[in-house]
Amino acid sequence: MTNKVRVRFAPSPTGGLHLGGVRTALFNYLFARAHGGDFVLRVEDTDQSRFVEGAEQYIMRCLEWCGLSPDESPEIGGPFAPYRQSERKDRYKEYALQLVADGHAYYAFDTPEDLERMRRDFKKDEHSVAQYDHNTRMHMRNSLSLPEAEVAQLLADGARYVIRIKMPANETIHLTDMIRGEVSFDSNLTDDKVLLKADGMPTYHLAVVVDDYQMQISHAFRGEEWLPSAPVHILLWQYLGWADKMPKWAHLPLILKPDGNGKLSKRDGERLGFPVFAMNWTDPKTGETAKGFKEMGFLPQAFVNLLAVLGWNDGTGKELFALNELVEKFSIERVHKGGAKFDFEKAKWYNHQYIQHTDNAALAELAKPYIKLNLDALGNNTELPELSYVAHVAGLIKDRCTLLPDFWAQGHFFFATPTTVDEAAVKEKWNEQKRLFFTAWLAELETIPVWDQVALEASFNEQLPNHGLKKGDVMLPLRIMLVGGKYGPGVFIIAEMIGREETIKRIKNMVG
RNA sequence: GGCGUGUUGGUCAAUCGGUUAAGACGCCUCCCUUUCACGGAGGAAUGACGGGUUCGAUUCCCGUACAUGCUACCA
Repeated sequence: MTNKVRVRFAPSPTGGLHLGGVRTALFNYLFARAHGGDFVLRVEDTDQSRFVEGAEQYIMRCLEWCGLSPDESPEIGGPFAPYRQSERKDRYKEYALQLVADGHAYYAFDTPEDLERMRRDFKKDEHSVAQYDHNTRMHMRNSLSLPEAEVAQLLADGARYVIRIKMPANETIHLTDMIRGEVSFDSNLTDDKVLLKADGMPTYHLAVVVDDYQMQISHAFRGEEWLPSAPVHILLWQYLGWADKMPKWAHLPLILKPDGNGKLSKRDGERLGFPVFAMNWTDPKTGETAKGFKEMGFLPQAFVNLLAVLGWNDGTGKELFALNELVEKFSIERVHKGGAKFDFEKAKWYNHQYIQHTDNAALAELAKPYIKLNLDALGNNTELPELSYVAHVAGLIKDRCTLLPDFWAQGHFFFATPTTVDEAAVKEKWNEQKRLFFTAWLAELETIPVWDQVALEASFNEQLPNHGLKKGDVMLPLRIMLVGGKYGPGVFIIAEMIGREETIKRIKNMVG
């Protein structure tokens, strides 16, 4: 079963789950499903200083909301447990030591000050940066530069050390990327990355290789920011003797800021007024909450769809894909090489599309919390009507709703008497003649036998000639009375739905 | 600075050497609608630049420019 497709999403629990993270998870998920493989969630928590309480749970809830639940994870376990790197700590050191024994890595005893001095002393000009590599390592304190006896003594004394990879000289390291094709690197230009930190934890570089090997990962998808360190990982796979088991790589393009340039960040969302996290994230330290797509009123299906087509398309021009269609159509080879700027307007369009394609009963369920919230805020203890009524309303207003909160903004008058009325909209054309018309119609409404939109409109029309008015003269005033503003579905259906008592009340409010 | 990667309208993008260079979002105009939307019909708007290769380049190659990522005992 060594050929089985196994992929992993390996986030670091340092905060909210970013758009790009969800997209990486999505591509992993789609690939796994399409190939009958396993999708594993591995938590990369090797940096204890960046650990954030609750982040891991939060990431799992986000994946759940998106419908991208893993087959194996810290929470549900699996045959390759544990899935938290901090809990696999002991496994990494033996490989690091093996690399040292084989001459592919070495102990380094440098202090942070030593490193700082090296970077300063060896930089060639104002703009260059010196790194720990074949040029500088013999000037540092490590098991390559120090006498053997001194190294042994240092180790025996329990000196703090890290283990660094010894990058070979004059080698070209080749990588075949599923998205980018052949990519190559000069071994002289990449530094001797730390593999095992002084606290005994592995760095990403060691951990990702050991874990991908042990978890039998067949395909590794990650962000483009990892490409420069790929040669280190490839060398590790070779040095550890696992070259034939190395996963196929794919480096995903970045998601960029909508304006200007650069990688999309949490700050951009705040600045431009849209979320960058899947769900609300509250930083446990600062207490600050960053908005999530979920809470802003996105449907998870829409969110997943828009992420899928950010950097990928099926070549036909089709834009709307349900998750199962994505599983069927998605191919990693069609993923773009270049980064894409995130367009929130387009994101909203997707949500609008999904709202249109969701049936009214389901929409009613989705809109309910938002309606309830606003009703409660009004404080006049108005009960939320039964679901069938909400569903009816949803059907009437869904085409003007882009985000879930719009169901209140566009339909509040179905649930409560408008609190603000745009009187200015009718004021200058208002006159006694119109007032008399409404007073007369009001009398009709008291006794009209059938209360439905057809009967109401007929009665309204009949009244017109008696007052020398045209329908257009009084339609807008009626709308303002019932709705409060110049928007919403047909006025007579609104009257039908809110009922006789409420309709009469709202007209009286304005006619007196 | 070095290295890697990338570059089709404002944005997302199709094109696997030959097209009037699709489509979508957004924008504009008109129609529909006695409101607002939805919907419909139109419109403006694109191959960074310079060299090659070729009968023919958006497409292949090289260079330049620009962008972006990395250059941590972070991932």
